[in-house]
Amino acid sequence: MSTAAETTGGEAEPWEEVTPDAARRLLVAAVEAFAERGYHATTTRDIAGRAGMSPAALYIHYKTKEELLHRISRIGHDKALDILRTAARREGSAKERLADAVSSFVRWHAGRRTTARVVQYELDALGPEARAEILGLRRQVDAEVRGIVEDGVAAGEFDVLDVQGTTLAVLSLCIDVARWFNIDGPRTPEAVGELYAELVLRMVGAK
Amino acid sequence: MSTAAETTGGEAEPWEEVTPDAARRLLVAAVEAFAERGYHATTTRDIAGRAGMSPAALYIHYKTKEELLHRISRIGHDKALDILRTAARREGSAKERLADAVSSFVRWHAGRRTTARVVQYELDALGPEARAEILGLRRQVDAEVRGIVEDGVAAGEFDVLDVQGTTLAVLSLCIDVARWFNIDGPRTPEAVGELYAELVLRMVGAK
DNA sequence: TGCTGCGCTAAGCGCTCGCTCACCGTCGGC
DNA sequence: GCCGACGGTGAGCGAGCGCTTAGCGCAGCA
Repeated sequence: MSTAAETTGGEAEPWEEVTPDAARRLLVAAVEAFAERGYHATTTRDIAGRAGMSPAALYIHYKTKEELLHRISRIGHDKALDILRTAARREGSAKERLADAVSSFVRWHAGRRTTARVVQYELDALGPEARAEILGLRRQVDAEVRGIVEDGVAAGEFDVLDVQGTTLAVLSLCIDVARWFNIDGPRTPEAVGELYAELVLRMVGAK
Repeated sequence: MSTAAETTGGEAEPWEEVTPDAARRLLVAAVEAFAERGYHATTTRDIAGRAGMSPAALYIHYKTKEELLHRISRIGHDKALDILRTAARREGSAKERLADAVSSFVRWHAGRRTTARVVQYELDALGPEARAEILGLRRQVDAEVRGIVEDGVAAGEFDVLDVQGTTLAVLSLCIDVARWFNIDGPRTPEAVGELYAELVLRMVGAK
């Protein structure tokens, strides 16, 4: 398609910012375990075991199990927001920027599905202050997408009745990819990203 | 809009098929608790407490905590499938039937959000046989929506590149309503249903 | 009135959870 | 060669979990 995505999906090796090495291994193990079973069904023994350590080792690097989730959620939201910002602020028409934003956002949710699942579905397991911090990042995510939609409406490129409602639906569609996407299934993250960009352009009535 | 929904959203008093009364009270309490905190974070003491009973009372009516989730999931999926079937098999064009299906399915996910959350997001907490049974119902849900889309394409009413991918996206969009919808927020279930029907008709390129 | 069946409770069993603590091996600096 | 710092382990604590069991109160009936 002509509005092919140009932003990466954030598929570069992740978690490289987490040091030291043992702390990163524990965090990666926690992401896998939380994504598979959910936060509450995951035990600290399971996380430590996956990282090849004893249960007590976890508490050298993290104060609690919840701090692990908080760190994962924070880094993941930062990455998701970064992907959307890159797409939203590149040059091009609103149509091009929206297609780029959706396809790269979807590629991230599909390609890094384990991380995305934790980031999008385990928010309620956080305590009040941590949850409030993450909700602030979510409002910024919403604002980036809404900004592109508003630009398109203002430029006469889009035909949208309810800007906030449509923005919500677009984000919802992208986020839910983390729930159903199967890495062993027939679709690649790139293919889903392209299909979804096409569908979203139709939703906003792109000319 | 012209293709206004005509199927109810399934808002009638639910769980009336569950008897005796004590079993129903326990089940309703479990739905609320599972929706608020998730299955694994909910204790049997919490469920029994909400129903005004002692922890042991739960085991008179249900063999295990998982049986409660299974019953909720089964009844909820039956109801969701029933809503889609009613819309899919009414008279009218594919466009009318798809708009009806989406708006009533969305109304159910918004209006009965607690039930829908449990039904859609706690599937992994079920054991293998129960999960397999529910997955069978999900395939029927997918088939109903795909059937309408295929009808529309065959009749020349819709313009769809990837029928299975678009069906997946439509269902995903509807289901995710259970995640973000807030009963105290600015939107009514009816309004979201109508907006989503409009967006979905655009996604399928309805003439 | 006495008996029976049943819905329910009080108490608690065995287990696993998140987390702690006393201790240990390794390694750079003097 | 000795020492302190640091990253790690083994054992286990108190708490809370899902679930069980012995027994209680009460409605229905002879």
